[in-house]
Amino acid sequence: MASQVRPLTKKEIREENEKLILEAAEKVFAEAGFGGATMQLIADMAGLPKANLHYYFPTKEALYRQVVQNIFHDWLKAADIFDESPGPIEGLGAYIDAKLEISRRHPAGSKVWASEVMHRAPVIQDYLETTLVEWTEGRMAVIQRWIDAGLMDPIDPRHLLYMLWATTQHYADFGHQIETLNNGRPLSDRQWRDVKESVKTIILKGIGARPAQ
Amino acid sequence: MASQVRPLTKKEIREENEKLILEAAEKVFAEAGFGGATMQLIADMAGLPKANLHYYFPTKEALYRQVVQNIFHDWLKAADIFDESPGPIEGLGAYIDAKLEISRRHPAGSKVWASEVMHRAPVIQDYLETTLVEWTEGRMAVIQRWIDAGLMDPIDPRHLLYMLWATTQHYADFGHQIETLNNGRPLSDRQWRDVKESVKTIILKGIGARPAQ
DNA sequence: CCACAACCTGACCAACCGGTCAAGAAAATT
DNA sequence: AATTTTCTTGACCGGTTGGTCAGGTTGTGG
Repeated sequence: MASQVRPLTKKEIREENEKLILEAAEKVFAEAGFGGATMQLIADMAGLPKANLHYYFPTKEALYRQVVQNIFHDWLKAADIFDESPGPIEGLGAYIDAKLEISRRHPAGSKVWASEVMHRAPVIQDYLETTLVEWTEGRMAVIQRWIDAGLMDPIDPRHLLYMLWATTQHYADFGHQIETLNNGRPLSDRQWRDVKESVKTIILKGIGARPAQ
Repeated sequence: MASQVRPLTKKEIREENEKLILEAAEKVFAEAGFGGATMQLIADMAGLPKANLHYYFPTKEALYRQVVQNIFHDWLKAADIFDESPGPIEGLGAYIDAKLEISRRHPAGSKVWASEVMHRAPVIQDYLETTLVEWTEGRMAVIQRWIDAGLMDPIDPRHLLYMLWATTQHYADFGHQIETLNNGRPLSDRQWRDVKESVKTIILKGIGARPAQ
């Protein structure tokens, strides 16, 4: 009956525990905000004693910082589709799909990010000023190229990007409100398909996107 | 030199102090979140001793609740333009203008609301389930009438509303990010005009809005 | 002018929070 | 097998927080 269990290596223990802590922290930070979250709550959700959290992450802020950075990197990675597309219909369409899928699968991360930015980004301001600025300028250049090629109307790329972010992240950040307006039930598969369809339809038509040959 | 000062009536004192406290509270809750805000901070910003806050508002939660309710009522009031319009171009156009103006003039309120909803609306869930549901259904009916009258494409009114909320509130809730991407400067008058123009252009074209005669 | 009600506030307190630490358990290294 | 390094955790601590309260001040109604 007693199965032989290979003892975990130190490396495995560290990876496992850091993952447990980071996942729990993301949820708690999303639900309670940085100020409302407590290390004890995170510890309970991770199933570890509080002192153990401080062994892996020296302070609450260090833990929080790691959570926010992970989210940011996920977002950047998920936006590569953007460049490799011939025109706005494929590029923006895929980007909308990808961001809505993140909102669906990973709402806690989106909320933590929103909360951080709303509070004037005390922890990741440097990221905003460097990485985000560069990323945004790169994407704006892509959109401008589409405009110059006559593939869409001459919309200010900046405001288009903001509209994409706003619309897609809204379904995560305000998911509770949307759920309440949906008779208290989460959106079904079919409803999520409708969301993607509606958002893409309105925005692509709104910017006068034309197919590239 | 000494000007004769009429002593304030009790009623005036109460109104004045409640106003001071509510304004300070809105700012502090917006900047720090419910958990991060402290009564001492609110008291300092209002220029009153902390104990005085507890005289007017028994608990931190009661104060917070009042702040959120005020914001909610402002929003509902600001959305009356919606109904009295002959078609989507006038109605939605004015609604977008009004909501963007609120985001510009009153960003703290928008942030408090966003924070409350993100944390699963612990304080105003009942409002969501009653007032907001009714309001939303009423507005959806208006949009549906425009669709039936051939004044716009057959878009799901629900997703259109979400897109309006998302896009307009984004400029308040993520104002810090937008400011950072604007070389650290707040949007100028001219830029705000461009925002309104871009948002209205994309959305009204995106839903195929046609003028009513 | 008096009695009452409303308003004010410094001082205080129990509860809670982030973080520390010492002592031990478990794995890695030699 | 001995030694060292890494991991674990209950108990603890100083500081902060929301909230209380008693005693005072100020406007109000009779």
